[in-house]
Amino acid sequence: MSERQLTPTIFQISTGTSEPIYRQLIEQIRRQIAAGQICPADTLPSVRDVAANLGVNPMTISKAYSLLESEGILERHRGLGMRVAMGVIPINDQQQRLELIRPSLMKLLEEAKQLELEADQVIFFLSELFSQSKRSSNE
Amino acid sequence: MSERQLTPTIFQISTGTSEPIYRQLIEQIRRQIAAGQICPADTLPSVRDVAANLGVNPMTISKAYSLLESEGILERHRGLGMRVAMGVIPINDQQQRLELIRPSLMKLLEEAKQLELEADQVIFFLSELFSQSKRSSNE
Amino acid sequence: MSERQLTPTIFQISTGTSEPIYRQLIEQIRRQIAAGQICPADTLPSVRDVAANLGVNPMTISKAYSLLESEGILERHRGLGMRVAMGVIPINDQQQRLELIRPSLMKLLEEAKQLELEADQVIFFLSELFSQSKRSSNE
Amino acid sequence: MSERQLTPTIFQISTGTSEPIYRQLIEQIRRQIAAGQICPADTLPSVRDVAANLGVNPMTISKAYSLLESEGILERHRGLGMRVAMGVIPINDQQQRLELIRPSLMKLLEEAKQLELEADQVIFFLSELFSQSKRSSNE
DNA sequence: GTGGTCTAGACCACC
DNA sequence: GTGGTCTAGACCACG
Repeated sequence: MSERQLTPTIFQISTGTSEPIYRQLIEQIRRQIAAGQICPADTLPSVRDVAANLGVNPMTISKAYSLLESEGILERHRGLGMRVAMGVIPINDQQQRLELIRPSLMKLLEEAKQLELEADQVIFFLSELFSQSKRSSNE
Repeated sequence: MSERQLTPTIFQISTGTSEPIYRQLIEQIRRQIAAGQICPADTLPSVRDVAANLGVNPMTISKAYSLLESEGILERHRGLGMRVAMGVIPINDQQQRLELIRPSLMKLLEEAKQLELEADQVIFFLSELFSQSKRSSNE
Repeated sequence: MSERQLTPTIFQISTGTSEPIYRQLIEQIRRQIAAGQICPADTLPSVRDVAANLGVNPMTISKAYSLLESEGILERHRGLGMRVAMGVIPINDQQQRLELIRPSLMKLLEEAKQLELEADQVIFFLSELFSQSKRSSNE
Repeated sequence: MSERQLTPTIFQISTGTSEPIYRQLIEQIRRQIAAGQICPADTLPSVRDVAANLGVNPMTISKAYSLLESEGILERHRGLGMRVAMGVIPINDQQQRLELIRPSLMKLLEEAKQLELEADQVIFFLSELFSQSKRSSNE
């Protein structure tokens, strides 16, 4: 796969959450890199385009990019935008990728416990949601 | 079941999270009420006791209690502490309680999608974590 | 009328009262919104400015704003301050606005009754005070 | 008029208010003395009776009585209850009694101003409420 | 004993 | 610049 210019539409945010926008972006980019959806040498959409697409302040996007740059995940190419660093590699081992959602699963567990929900119920509900999600993406 | 004086140990917080402590408490109390672990007319542990037990500032606890009071979930009984309002009822229907974790499940789904994880994997991982949790609570 | 940045001087508090400062502010803002003096989309003066202007602790102002936010009357615009929610509408009907002081009038009535004051006297006194107030504001 | 044993029903409180109960009682007794409804040498109803009648904690009543005692308005007669001090005299001059509600009127004025209500309207509303009150007490 | 209010000040998060 | 969170401590109000 050769270097690509990614479109602004690859990112989604939810404004209703208390989780800050720049952090939603950072975590999202991390995951998409881990999964190989975003590859080394890809050029990210410009701050301005993403901001316009999401309807947020450009500084918010810039902050997310800058923090990823300071981690060595992105590289600033003057006049050309942000590129994914060559050293960054996707996590091919599914088992390792799975570990990345452990925190979310632990939080879920705690909530289920406090709600006195049965494991079976929660798991069934989750699989239902997975099915729905899959169907709607196939349409 | 008659009114009880609840102990300070019913609440847990996690300091590692970015979620503010007072908000963790609010959500936790909401869930415990929904599950019937905390019942109408129960008296919550005092602000000072909870603060001492969790090692945080009393005002932090007070803020959680006050916000729940302004929502009508708790009632202040002057000089006697906070009580769960009589109008508040547990959610007996498991299906309805299940709905309360839908947001967490949706967030999980989004993350899994971005990580390109298979539904089966995530579900298996979750059920594993459930089993571990159950075992450790049985010890 | 377009959105405005309101000045810190729109609020007054009285320290002589037992009514907490944050509550005085809340009720005052409610009334000024009802009267249309403060409009949807207006930006309130910053917590720090109001605090400096009134000579109180910023947290006291922040508490008032936060509570109004949790009621849906104000909206927090991250990094930009608090704005009056669009859904909030002034009460154009004078009759309805009049209803908002009914509680104060009822309290007055009760006091007058206990003091065995004649209605005429109280009303005359009140109209006198209104006249004085009007004159002093015209100076 | 000779000394009387007053009944517990002479006091009313409103629990919905933020004004503390003991303070409501104090102000009420002050006003009833000023108006001559309660006279020197009258014996107030017992703490226990008032508490039972109002459905509040006896300590609350006791606190109100004690504070009035420390002001010299009431006198504790061992085994016989609280009596209104002989030195206390009603305010016969209506004009002076009128002054006692000035604070409430000033608060009303401020609220009316913030609500941009016309003086005429407020006064008319007040007189209406006076009429209603009079009618209902005549029934 | 209960909770509430306020202060002073530190630090964080967001834009 | 904006508001939010938390702390430590004082003091008040209520029962």
